[in-house]
Amino acid sequence: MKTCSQSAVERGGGSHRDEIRKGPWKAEEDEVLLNHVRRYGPRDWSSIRSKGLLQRTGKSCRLRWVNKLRPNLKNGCKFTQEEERIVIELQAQFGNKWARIASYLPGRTDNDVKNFWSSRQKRLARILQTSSSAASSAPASSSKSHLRSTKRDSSAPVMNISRNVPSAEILKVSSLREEWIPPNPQCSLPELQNIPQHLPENHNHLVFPSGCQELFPPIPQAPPPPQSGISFIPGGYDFLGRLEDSNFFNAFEPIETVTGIGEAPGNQFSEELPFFEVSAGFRSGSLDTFFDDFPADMFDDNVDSPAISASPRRSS
DNA sequence: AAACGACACAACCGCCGCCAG
DNA sequence: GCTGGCGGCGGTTGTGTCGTT
Repeated sequence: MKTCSQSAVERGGGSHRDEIRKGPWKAEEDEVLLNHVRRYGPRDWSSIRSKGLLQRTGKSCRLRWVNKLRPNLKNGCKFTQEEERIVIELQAQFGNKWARIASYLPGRTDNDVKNFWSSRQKRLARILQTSSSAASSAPASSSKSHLRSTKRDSSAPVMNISRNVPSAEILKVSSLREEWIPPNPQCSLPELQNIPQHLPENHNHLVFPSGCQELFPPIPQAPPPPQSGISFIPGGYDFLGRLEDSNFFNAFEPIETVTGIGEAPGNQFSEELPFFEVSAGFRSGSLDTFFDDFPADMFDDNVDSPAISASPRRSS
């Protein structure tokens, strides 16, 4: 099915200078955008269109860079349990401040976090809805359709519908990772241990069916933490400005000199090389010239490699 | 094999704050 | 002080994929 925007794109064919192109990005457009970033840094997005380089809005260009083209992104990599835990804890802490939350997750964008949370909320809502509807309408033996598993929850949520609440087991389904993850004092991000657990005023509460609250313990109220109490450096955005420096691309050490995250003091890799991993599917053609200046193993497809973990990073 | 549902992902839209003129 | 442009952010929607029935 074609979207309206796609049809518009086809009509214009990209030939009309003042026509704004929408829809999926082509490899050529990505290349143009990367060239712009290489020359001018990740800024002046609107100039890309005003110069006639692309028929995309500045917003669209920026979004494409931030979400797809920016190096070091974990594109196509599912959230690890640790990442999920961090998101859950920080969402409880900050509310729906996805950009802020994403800044604590190297390689993740606000869009990633937002999508992850949205999916999670839908699953949770479905589970809770299933729970309440099953309990109110049928005995335990008659709600098979509600228990149908899907590709991602084949092991899943078996409702204890005789109790009108999800069983504790439901919330611990590891494959779904839907378990309630309480504030964890042993969190592997030490800095997070310092964040008082409280709900922002505008925090999006889930409204649990009666009887469920006990399974979703409220987060204790506490004064907002001083920002300075969080000592590790969020990955990503902080480095965008550095690209403005014409020498920025020359400033990197060979990867051999870089120590893996979490295994040595400094953990400099993620701080000094926040951008230079290219996403899958972006490894060929003239784009290689963009990355030729960087160590080859910097572009390792293995996004689960220690170099891009969600492990804590401290500024030394 | 087809239909359906759930999910992940990409992209757009609207609002807001900042800042230069 | 006002205004318009720009960038950042959160919400929402559209689409493709995959597993189940």
